[in-house]
Amino acid sequence: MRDFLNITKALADESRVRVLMFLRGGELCVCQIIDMLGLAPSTVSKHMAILVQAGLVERRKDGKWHYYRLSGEEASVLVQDALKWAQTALVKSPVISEDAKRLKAVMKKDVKALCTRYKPNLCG
Amino acid sequence: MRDFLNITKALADESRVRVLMFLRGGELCVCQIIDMLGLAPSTVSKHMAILVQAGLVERRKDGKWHYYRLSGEEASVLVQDALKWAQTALVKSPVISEDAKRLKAVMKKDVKALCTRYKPNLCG
DNA sequence: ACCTCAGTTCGCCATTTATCGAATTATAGA
DNA sequence: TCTATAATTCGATAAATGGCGAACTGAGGT
Repeated sequence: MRDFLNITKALADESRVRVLMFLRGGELCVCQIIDMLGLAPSTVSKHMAILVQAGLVERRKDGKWHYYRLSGEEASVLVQDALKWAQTALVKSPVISEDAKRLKAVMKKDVKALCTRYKPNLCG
Repeated sequence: MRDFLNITKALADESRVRVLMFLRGGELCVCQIIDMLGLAPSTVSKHMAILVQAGLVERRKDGKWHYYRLSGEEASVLVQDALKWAQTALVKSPVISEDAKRLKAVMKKDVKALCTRYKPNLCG
C-alpha cells in the first residue's frame, strides 16, 4: 500500500508528470528540467526527490551535473505499469504536446550555457 | 491532463483506494462503506464524490439508500486501465486482505441494521 | 402534513504540500 | 588552497486536503 501511494502521490502533480513525459526521450540534466518547468531549482529538486522516492526515475551524477532518467527493467512491475499507464494516458494531452515541442528547442541549446544561470558576468 | 490528475489525485489516498477494493465484489451501500472505513459519514461522502468526479465509481439511488459501484465498460479506457492497475497492484497488500475479511463479515449483517446508526432507542 | 433518518453540503480546524529564497554541500577549475 | 557554481537541503509561507460536527436535502412512514 505504501509503495502504491508513493506512486499515486508522485503522479498527482502536473509538474511531476510533465517531467516524466520529458524523460521519455532519454535522460536530462536538472538544469534542462528547471528550464522546461520554469520553477525554482529548489522546487524542481524536491519534485525529483519525490519521483525517485516513488521509484519512477533514477539519478546519475556526473561531476557537478545530475542526470535523471525513467526507471527501466530493474524497477518493479508496479512502477513499470504505472509509467506505461501514465504515458499512454498523456501522449494526446495538449500540455504534453506543447512541452515536446519546447523540449526539442531546449535540446538544441548547449547544456553548459543552459546550466550557467548564476551571475555569469559578475564584476566584468 | 485534467482527467489524468483527477484520477491520480483520487488514487492518492488510502481510504479511497480501500473503497475501490471493497467495490470489486459488487456495489455497496454508503452505510456499509462508512462501517468499513470507520470514518464520519460526511468524510466518506466527500471521498465518494471525489471518486465519482474522477469517473472511477458510479452512483445508484434507491429510495433513501445510495449505492456505489466501480465504473465499467461505459467508462473511458483511461479509467478502466487505472482501475485494473490499482487492483493488480493492491491485491497482495495486507491492508486490503484484512479489509476483504472484514467485508465478508459486514456483508453478512443486515443492511438495514447497519444503516440505522442514529439513536435507535431514544426515550424508549 | 409531519416526523424520521440516510446521505450530502457547509463551515471550520489540523495537517500536508507546492513554492520560494537562503544556507549548505560537493565538485570543477584556477 | 581558494573561488565559482550545480544541485540539494533548510526554513518559512500560502494553498490544498482530510477530518469532524452541524445544518440541509430528500425520500419513506405514520
